[in-house]
Amino acid sequence: MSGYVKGGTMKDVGEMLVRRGYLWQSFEIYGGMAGFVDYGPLGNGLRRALENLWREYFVVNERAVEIDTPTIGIEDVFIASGHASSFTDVAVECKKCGKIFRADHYIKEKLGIETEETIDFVREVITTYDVKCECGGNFKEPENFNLMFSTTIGPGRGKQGYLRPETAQGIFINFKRLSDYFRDKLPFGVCQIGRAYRNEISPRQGVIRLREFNQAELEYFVHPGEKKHPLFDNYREFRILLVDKNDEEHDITLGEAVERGIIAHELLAYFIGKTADFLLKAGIKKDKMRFRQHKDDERAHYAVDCWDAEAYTSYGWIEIVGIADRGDYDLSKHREYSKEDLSIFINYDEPVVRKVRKILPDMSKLGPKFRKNAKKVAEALEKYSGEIDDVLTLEIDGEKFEVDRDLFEIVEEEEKVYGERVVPHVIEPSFGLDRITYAILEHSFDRDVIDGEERRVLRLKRWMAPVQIAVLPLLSREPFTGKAEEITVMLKKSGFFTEKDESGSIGRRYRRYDEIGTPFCITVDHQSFEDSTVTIRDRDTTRQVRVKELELPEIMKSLLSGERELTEVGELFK
RNA sequence: GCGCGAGUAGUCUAGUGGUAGGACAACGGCUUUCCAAGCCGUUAGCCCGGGUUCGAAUCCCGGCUCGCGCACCA
Repeated sequence: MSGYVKGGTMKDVGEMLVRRGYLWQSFEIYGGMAGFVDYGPLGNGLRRALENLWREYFVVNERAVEIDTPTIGIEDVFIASGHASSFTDVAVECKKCGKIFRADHYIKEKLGIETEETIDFVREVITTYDVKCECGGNFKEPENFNLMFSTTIGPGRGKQGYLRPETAQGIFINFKRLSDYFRDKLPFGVCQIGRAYRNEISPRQGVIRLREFNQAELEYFVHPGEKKHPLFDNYREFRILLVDKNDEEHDITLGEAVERGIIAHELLAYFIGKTADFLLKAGIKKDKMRFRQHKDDERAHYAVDCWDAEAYTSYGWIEIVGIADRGDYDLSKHREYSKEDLSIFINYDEPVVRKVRKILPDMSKLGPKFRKNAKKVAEALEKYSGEIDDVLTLEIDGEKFEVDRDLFEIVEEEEKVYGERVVPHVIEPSFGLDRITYAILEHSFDRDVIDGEERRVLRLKRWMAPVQIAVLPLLSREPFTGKAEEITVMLKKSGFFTEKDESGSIGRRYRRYDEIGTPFCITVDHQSFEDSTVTIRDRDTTRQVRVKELELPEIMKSLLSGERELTEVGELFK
């Protein structure tokens, strides 16, 4: 049934992920469907931990906010963003011979007309010019043939909509509201964590190419001339593996990479550093992580410069984060198509005073002379910026007008300019949460030998584990089980993801929790009833310390956050 | 989408035309005083649909899924 996990070196990891409830194929009982996965109880917990860590890094500790917009978008959005043309082809199918053509190519070939790639436009062209198939047959209704999932909104034929192929557009189209929210002050960031959809032709490789997937995207809006970040110093000395667009490797600090022009600017470097920091914290291994620059022919239609974070897995190097300088592409596009002014007024540090020459037309003289053309001439005069001679020759709509010097006045004025309108540029770190979750699982999967027995252990970072604590009665009977229940309730109340398990021998249960990555097991033993203590066992070392039962919440908090190590919180028991 | 290979309990696997067997896991019991012990018992399977045949896990066709290669990956 789950051929999903077979083959390759991922076999052991994949088998465990399905069996223990991390991930599995969607729609299994109906035969499955490629490109969709379900997150089981543990996988869902891990991904949620990843999302929370991401928020901490990219929202809470930046000048940034999180929003949530619909996963369905109307067609206009994607026409403006470019997805409709670069992501969608309109196809026509012949009723008679069944051939399918890409409509814009076909129309251009037959009629020489450049076609907008919308169904309405194509339908109109086909009707107007009575376009027929090469075989003489009539075409069916034009259809979208695309990598966006298509849907209709409303009853009947409805309005064309698409499932979003990225969360980013929901942010760009809200730019005015968001800019207001930030009181028109750059830089600011807006993020969205959510689902996106691409109707992949041939999804493969489990969770690596999905048709429905999870993204965390930050759109960080900046002044085009100020691609810096006040906290860049945090990462200036950060050493990192870069592969540039010429496939040259650099083991280099980010500061140096900017100085040498390998990374275009500090802001991009800042987010590369922060992304690396985040990925390591989440459990990606340093020696299996690198940043690769997109080659010139690889960049998306919107990107000015782009770096991918890649993780090495059993599938090879896979892209897990894209960090792109999208320039003003998106805002300019939406500005053009929506006719809304998506710019910000930026005040200069001090108003710039400049002398301005102004031409003031004298309408009492222009009027009689040019009559009905007087208004046009006056407007042209006001805009005129060339040399002033005795006679100015203006060309308006292909017609020439001669204007004598005495028909206007010239004044020199001082003008204070307080600032300028700017379309911000946007730097976009875009995270593929499914791929990162998977890479973490592969990087965490390990085997070692305990007392001569091989065990499988998932070395998740403590703060990422979906089950943080397992409470285990040494024996599966009272009073051990009752005490374990009491402690479990207490820990759950304190906010820890806790499970109680009294099934099977103690050793078997330790192995169970090792395999799913639970960092700490608490054991209730005989001594617990003498002095109200329990033991805490560390997943990675299998060492145990004995601590006071009542101190557990505080101790577990410091252990799980990484503030303290096991040997610092109690007396070594084993 | 094309080509090649594959699909048997939760997982791994045996089974080349005569009604599916094992291991591990899970569950119940006995046992068990800290790292996958043992014993007894239980649950649970031929990817889906069609065809050939007296009879199909097995042969044929189609679909779905998985793996590999090609194409695609804005």
